Amino acid sequence: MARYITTTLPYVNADPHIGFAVELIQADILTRIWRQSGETVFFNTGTDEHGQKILQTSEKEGRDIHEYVDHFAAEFERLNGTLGISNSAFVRTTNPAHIEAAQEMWRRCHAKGDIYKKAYSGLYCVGCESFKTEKDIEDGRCMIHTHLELQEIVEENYFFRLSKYQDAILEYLDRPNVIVPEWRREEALNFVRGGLEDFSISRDVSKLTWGIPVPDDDTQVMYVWFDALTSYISTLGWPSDPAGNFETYWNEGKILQLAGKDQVRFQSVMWQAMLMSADIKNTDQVFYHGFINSGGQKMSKSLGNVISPYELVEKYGREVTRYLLLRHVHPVEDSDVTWERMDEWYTANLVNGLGNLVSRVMKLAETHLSEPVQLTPYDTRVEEPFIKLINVYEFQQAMDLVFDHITKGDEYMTTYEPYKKIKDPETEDDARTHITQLVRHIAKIAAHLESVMPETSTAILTAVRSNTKPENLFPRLPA
RNA sequence: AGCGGGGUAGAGGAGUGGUACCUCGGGAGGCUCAUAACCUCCAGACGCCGGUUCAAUUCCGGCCCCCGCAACCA
Repeated sequence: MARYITTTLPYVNADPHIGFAVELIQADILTRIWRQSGETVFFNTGTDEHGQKILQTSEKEGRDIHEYVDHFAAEFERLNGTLGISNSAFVRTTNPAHIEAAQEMWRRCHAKGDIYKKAYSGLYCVGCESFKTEKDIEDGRCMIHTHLELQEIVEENYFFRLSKYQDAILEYLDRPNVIVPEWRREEALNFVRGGLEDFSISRDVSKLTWGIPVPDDDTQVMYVWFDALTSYISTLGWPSDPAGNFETYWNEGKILQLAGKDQVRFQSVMWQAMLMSADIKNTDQVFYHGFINSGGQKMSKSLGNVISPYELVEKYGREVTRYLLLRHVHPVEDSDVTWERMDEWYTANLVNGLGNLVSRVMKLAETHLSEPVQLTPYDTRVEEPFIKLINVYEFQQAMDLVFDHITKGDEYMTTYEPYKKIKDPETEDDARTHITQLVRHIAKIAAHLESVMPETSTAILTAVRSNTKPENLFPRLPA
């Protein structure tokens, strides 16, 4: 079966966040597992590059806007390489093809009667150049620009008739697996039952200049939704579909989206309503992951507790970063990571665990076996329970399964003492049998790690096939 | 106000209607193939109060704390 998987598109206004790295890695592991089992997978990610905030930042830095977003897009694309992400496409919302798709999406919803213009009034802060809602206001003033009067501004914007889709969305959310975890589906249902209001989908061109023009109205520019969300299908070539990817992966394939837990109303409500309006098939499933905190607090620049994915890769390398973010970050709950704990996990599980086991086994094999152990198909087959756990996003449990085998290997070594038996001619053959078993055992472990740590997996299998003890797979951290 | 999540050994985390698991840390042994690694044993925990049940940490209700969200800010 064909499968489509996409991450959300990060807004390029800031450096890549560790939370997004988790999303990429989860998507990548799923993709690799599926590809291993012979499925064809289209794995999309990319960047969301429009918006006044981005334009302002570029101007503040005195940079050309195009050059500015190119820079950030390149930065995010580099992250994929850095993390070893096997994505099929990288969509940018500034791509001409995407811009056309967003406009076509708009036209279709408009033709359906789901887009209308209405006056919108709000308190506008000249300092922020944006409308303020109640919680941004203190003593009648914007909290950031307390010296400026807020202005009551009335402007016309386009709205999307979300309210019309209330029942249809409830029906959609009634399908058991459209949202994982299940309790977020309840959350979404509650939200929708509370009543859906139409939402504004454009801004006056005087307020928002860096965005996709609204078709047939040059006074208005699309505000985020039709722009960003449409990228999930524009990346497949929708609407013209020159390569047939939209047909294969969206219409005929199974559609999975990954997103952060705050995205429920956008991905599972607004976007789904937009798809309904445009008569396009809905997303089959959205998986919502949790957030990552550090030291019990949200990561923030002011607290100085931000851990960037690049720092992780710099310290531990790509493979270990993938391991850490997959095994020690809860799939759906919020998690807390600190450098101290990551060091601990690295040393305990990879240095002392996996790395050491491979060393001790391969040293014995290299010394006492005259030729490489012949691996059977069983030895390198990934077991069903592991695949099942990955498919239901139980990444930690899947990894626990693999790491149990590392402990088992160490126990086996202690129980049968091949290093001792090999010295006695009486038990020498016995010892060789045990060593062979151990070699096959680490090959099995390596096979299971292929999707998570592809290079490590290969290194172990290469060692096994050449019957040589490899260099230390995981160097000890400096004291 | 409301909605959602959580409170598990000294620390950080999994998990489950019936011997509660992992990592670090503490104590006592063992081993020497290995990256001063590995193995064994010991001490130590399910926020509080009710209910359902033969049996609850796990299900239900209440309470107390913590944390998010609260609509166009991951």
